[in-house]
Amino acid sequence: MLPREFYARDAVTVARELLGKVLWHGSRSGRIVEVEAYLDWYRGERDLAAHSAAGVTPRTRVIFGEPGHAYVYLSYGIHECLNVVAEPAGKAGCVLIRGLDGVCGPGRLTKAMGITREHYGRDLTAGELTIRTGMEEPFEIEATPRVGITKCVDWPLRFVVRGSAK
DNA sequence: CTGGTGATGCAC
DNA sequence: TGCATCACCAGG
Repeated sequence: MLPREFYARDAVTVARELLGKVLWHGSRSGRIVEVEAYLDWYRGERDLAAHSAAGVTPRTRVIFGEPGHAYVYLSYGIHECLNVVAEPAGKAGCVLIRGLDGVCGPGRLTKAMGITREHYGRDLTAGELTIRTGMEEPFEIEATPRVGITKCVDWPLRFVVRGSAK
């Protein structure tokens, strides 16, 4: 089980190190192969693509809280997307889990794993929804721009396991 | 490639 | 009250 300290670091480090880890929900599991980091600041500029850039709202509240919890939001009124809260409490930062082995897309991922907004704020270090270390084989990390955003479009904050399905 | 879907939060 | 948004699918 990944401990709280794993998540209490900068979102880019957490994002990169989440690759190869295994997301568990009950008896369902999947190896994480694609993630995106959403930050407070990046190289002196505010990350306006992050939901937390709008400040604390009922939706974004958890992003500013204790690391290692789930931020689940509804995308375009249809798809639920799973994020992991990073950074020490009080600082915004999260990692969007975009793909598992064999499951491409954040909306399809939550559907396949049975994750919904009911899991908003859930502690990922205990309970039925967790992230654990798996059988990690060596892999290379590829960094690319994030998908589907209109601001900060060129920042290399999407990380994928090289060779995994796109 | 285009449009429909339809919750949420903020600008107006 | 309107509109842009960290997708996805169906249909042509």
